[in-house]
Amino acid sequence: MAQVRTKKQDIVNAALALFMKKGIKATTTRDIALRADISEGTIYRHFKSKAELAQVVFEQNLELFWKHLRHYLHRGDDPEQLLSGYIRGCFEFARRHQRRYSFVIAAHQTELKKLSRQKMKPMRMLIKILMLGQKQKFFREANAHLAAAMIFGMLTQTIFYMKSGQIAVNYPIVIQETTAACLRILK
Amino acid sequence: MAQVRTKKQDIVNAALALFMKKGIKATTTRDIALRADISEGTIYRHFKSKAELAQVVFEQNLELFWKHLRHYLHRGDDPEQLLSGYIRGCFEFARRHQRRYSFVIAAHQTELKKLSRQKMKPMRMLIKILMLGQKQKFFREANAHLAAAMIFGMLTQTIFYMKSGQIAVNYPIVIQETTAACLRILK
Amino acid sequence: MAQVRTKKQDIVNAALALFMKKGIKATTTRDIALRADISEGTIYRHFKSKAELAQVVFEQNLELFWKHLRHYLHRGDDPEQLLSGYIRGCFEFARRHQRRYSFVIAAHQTELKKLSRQKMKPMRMLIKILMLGQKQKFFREANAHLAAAMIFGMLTQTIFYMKSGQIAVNYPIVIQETTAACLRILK
Amino acid sequence: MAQVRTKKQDIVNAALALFMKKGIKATTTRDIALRADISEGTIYRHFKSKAELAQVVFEQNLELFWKHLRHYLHRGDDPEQLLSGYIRGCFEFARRHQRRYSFVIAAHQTELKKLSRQKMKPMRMLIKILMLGQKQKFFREANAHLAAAMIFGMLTQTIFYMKSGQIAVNYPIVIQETTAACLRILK
DNA sequence: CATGAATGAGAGTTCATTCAT
DNA sequence: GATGAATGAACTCTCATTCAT
Repeated sequence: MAQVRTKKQDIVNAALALFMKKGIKATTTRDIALRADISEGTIYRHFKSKAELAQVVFEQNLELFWKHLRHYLHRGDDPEQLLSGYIRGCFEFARRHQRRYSFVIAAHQTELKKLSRQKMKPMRMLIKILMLGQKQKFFREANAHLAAAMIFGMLTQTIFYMKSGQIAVNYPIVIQETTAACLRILK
Repeated sequence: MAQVRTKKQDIVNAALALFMKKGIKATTTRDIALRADISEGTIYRHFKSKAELAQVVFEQNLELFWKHLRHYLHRGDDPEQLLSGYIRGCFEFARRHQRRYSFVIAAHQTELKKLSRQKMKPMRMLIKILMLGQKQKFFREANAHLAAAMIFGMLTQTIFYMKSGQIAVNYPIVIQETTAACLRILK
Repeated sequence: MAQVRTKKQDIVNAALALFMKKGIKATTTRDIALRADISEGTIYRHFKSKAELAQVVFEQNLELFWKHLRHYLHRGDDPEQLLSGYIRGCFEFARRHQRRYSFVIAAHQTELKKLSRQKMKPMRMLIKILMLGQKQKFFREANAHLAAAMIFGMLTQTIFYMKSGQIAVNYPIVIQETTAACLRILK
Repeated sequence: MAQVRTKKQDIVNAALALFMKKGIKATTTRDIALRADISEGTIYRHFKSKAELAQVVFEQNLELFWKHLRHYLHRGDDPEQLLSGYIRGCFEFARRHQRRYSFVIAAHQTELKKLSRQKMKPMRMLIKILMLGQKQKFFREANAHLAAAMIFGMLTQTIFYMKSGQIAVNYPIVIQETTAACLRILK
């Protein structure tokens, strides 16, 4: 997680924080420059436009999420273990990188809709896991895309409501419950 | 659903369509006026500000969603039937009022965050259904808020991916599958 | 002072009150309509434009000031008495018709500058009194316009500061002091 | 009086000229930008709002008036000389800085009423001079605030009518006459 | 005569982007 | 590379005026 501290990275970090708090549109280049402690013009040395910056912020954090997630999948290739790791990975990432996670999910569904669709690796990975499980007869036959959507929705919505303080349970229990729920759906 | 066609409603309709396509922030009052075929000034005869307009659009559509949903819940008070009706209601509404549904869900999670939380009746209704089911021993004991979040997430995400054409199955089957999945989680 | 209460007069009265409080420019036709309890359109049945309305408000109140003032001048044609009556008349008018007085004076010096100059009868009357006094050797020779400006300034500024609460003396004494001061200048 | 010519000062100068000609409300930011030969946006790089600009214009010119005035008061502390210097200072400033003077006086009495009252140093200075004179028995006892208002009114009104061409006398004589008039009032 | 919804020109303000230094 | 003043297009919102009813 140790990041090189360059001006470019300062900008990306500042932008992430602000995009999350106020949304991309509502964040001004001035805001970003102030927070990154650089001048507005400098942003344009490193990025063609604000849109490109948003794109980079998104991709960088998606990449991070993705790396994080893969780490949780290395522990065996039993589909059930993979799924369990996947879920735990999502929750852990959300817990440890609140803003990054929220931005990846929120931007995916709204402001960066068009740009992000085909790059949403975590969703594709989930589909793969489900398909593998079906092939190995661990999971029953069903439309894998549909099932993946369900599970992904369960995860994001659960995390969303936990974040906004509307679900008062602790992480281990939520992870356990969610995993159990997923398996019940799939088996 | 026959609506009175007044200038005010024209504005609300135009705003809804545009808010959905581009988001609230990215939609200009000029856009709205052009689409509603009125002058910009007229918007301000009917609404104090663009923000108020957005609020009205949100509430009006939430109300519609809510009325629609209640209609599906009148068929008995068996929790299983209620849940099944709830899910069917969500899908049907999403199918028949694409834009309205998407706006209510999307705005809820992003641009109108603060304003809409406590008004999110559909979510609260789901929680009630689950609690009722638990009391009547139809559903097993569990944190109802957590379970509601899971189910709500399943529904919205599934609809989201169906809409964006990434899940190619027809409505009846999706509804059936989703209902089954929910029951598996809850029982 | 009994006024015919017609819609037209309602409008003029409402306009006067608002022009005084906020200035002509800052008062909207909507404000006026609301206060006069008529519709905006009605203003335009009685006046060609807001500017014309302001003009009428000004002239009407100037006329009132003027009538009031003349009443104080009927008590003899001794220049000293005339001047004394003039001063008393100004103060009394300012006391009894606060808003009307302030509007006439303020509008004269600012917003209606061009239109009001040649109609400022009270100023012209003052000049006449001074000239008369000089002819009759009651007042010493001096540029009557200059003296009139001095006296008029003394009066308006004194009233202005009394109104804004910065001079805490009562009317009789101020009138007496001001009259004495004027005579000292003129004799 | 040589001023640094920066864009900021260009804006202030343009604003002053226009505020004087048309009043603050009636002057648009577009007007100002055109006259200062800058873009409208630039105004907002230097001032938070048009209101702040007006405030700065006012204070800057009041300060100038004030400095100018003090210069005329350094020549002794005999109250009569002080008063004489004060009057001469006002007239000289009004002659040499027509627009600045008019704006300070006009804005003080109308558009900036609330903001400017407590900052009106020249008026407070006049009161001090009068009080000093009374203490030293040069001037007779009287309400100093009232006397100051009279004198200030005499000055401003006289200048106002000279400016608008209605008093055709030359400066030295007017100054002399006004000073004499003041002393007659005070002694 | 009266209404008030509608207009549209134009107000103040914001902000992504540029460019001389 | 870095700066930040300057830009100007586009934004939200206001308001005097009009006109069908």
